[in-house]
Parts: sequence; structure tokens; C-alpha cells
Amino acid sequence: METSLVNDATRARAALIARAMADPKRLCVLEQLAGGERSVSELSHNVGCQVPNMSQHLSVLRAAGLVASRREGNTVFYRLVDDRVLDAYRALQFVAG
Amino acid sequence: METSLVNDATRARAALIARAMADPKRLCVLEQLAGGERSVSELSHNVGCQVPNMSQHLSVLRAAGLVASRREGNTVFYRLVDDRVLDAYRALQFVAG
DNA sequence: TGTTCATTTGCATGCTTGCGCAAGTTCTGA
DNA sequence: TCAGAACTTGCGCAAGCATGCAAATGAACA
Repeated sequence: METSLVNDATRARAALIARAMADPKRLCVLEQLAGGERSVSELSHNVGCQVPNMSQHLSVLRAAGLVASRREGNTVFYRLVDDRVLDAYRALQFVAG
Repeated sequence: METSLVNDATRARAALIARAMADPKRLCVLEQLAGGERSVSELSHNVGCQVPNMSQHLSVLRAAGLVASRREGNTVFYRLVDDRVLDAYRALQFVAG
């Protein structure tokens, strides 16, 4: 076991982000959010899953720091935290060929 | 549920790749392979896990199409299939901050 | 053929995940 | 204060995954 150019913490953080992106529905959410803010119910409708399930996926994405939310009355809107998230997604798609 | 710019198959493929990258040890393997071919035992030593465990991680990476292998006598050498894999990893690190 | 080294596979275990459903929370409007 | 809409959380289950260890396979060589 030897040292590396990248430290353990950075690697763990990158792995967490990859983990958050490791689900087609969550990738679909990122695509939706690329077009701007969306509510939970909009997302669950567009992605095709139940609202509680979508809420769980969103909490995974939020825990990884990929999305953030804002409440407006009864409605919670989610958005991408940073466009670099889309860059990473595009890089994955590029590898996917 | 509405259509999207990206089809289900592409999304699933990207998710598979993200899943393959969703482990610090596997990311460490990618870093090692960025420096050229490595044998399984070298990798298990450098990454810090048992050989059978490394073999499993490598099979995950291979299933995702990120690495390929070549046999030379008793030794199996693994390599990155494509430098775009590193681009994707860098993009993840970039998101990680 | 028999031995040894390098890697892969099989198996058991314990942890994590995605999902559906029910219940709880937060806010709006009558 | 009460009903209803929009989310979130808790729970249980089936499936998937990481890991360690033992056994099996493959290749080289005496």
C-alpha cells in the first residue's frame, strides 16, 4: 500500500458523488434540472416514479451536494447546485459511448 | 412521464459506469492504471486489499468497460480502456470540490 | 506428471439500496 | 380551527454488494 497523488478523503468524496449518479432515475432528475428548477411532483411525474420514492432519490442527490431545494408555499423546488454536475454527467455519457 | 433528450439505454449505461466508479478502491485502481499497466497483485498491494477482493473490483470495472486485461505468462495486466475514463474521474473530482 | 505461482471463482455473512405503502409534517385557504 | 395539497419520513421486504476465506483454474517449468 503506497501513497497516491489523491488523498483518501478526496477519493471518498468522488466515490460518494459517483454513487449518487449511479441510478438511471437520478440521472434523469439531473437532466430535468438542467432545464431549471422543478418541483418534487413534477419530477416524479416526468421521471416516472412515486412521490415518496422521488423524495428519497432527491435526498440522495442532496446528501451528495448535487442539488439544493427551495420552498415556495406548499411546493419544494429543486435545482442543480452547480453546472459542473452536468459536466460530470456528460463525461460519464462520453465514456458510455 | 415524458420523453427526454437522452434515452433509457444511454442513461442506464451511464449509471452503470457511475456505479463502477462509486468505490474509493476502484477509483484508486483507476489512478494506478493512469500510470500504465499493472498486475493484479501490484494493484492489490498498492490499493491495500486482498488479491481476491481486487480481482472482484477489477471484474466490476471490466464489466463497465473501463478496463481491459492482457495475460503474460502467469501474470494478468490490467489497463485503462480509454483516457476518457480519466476525464470522467477528473470531472467527478471537480464536482467534489 | 507434479509443483508452484498468479489469478479467478464459490460461498457465507453482514451491510446497503430501491421500492411501495402508511403515517407524519408543513403550509395554504376556507 | 379544519380540510386539503405537497413533501418527507418510517417501516418492511427483496435484491444487490463488499469482503474474507477456501477451493479451483491456468500457465510455466523441473
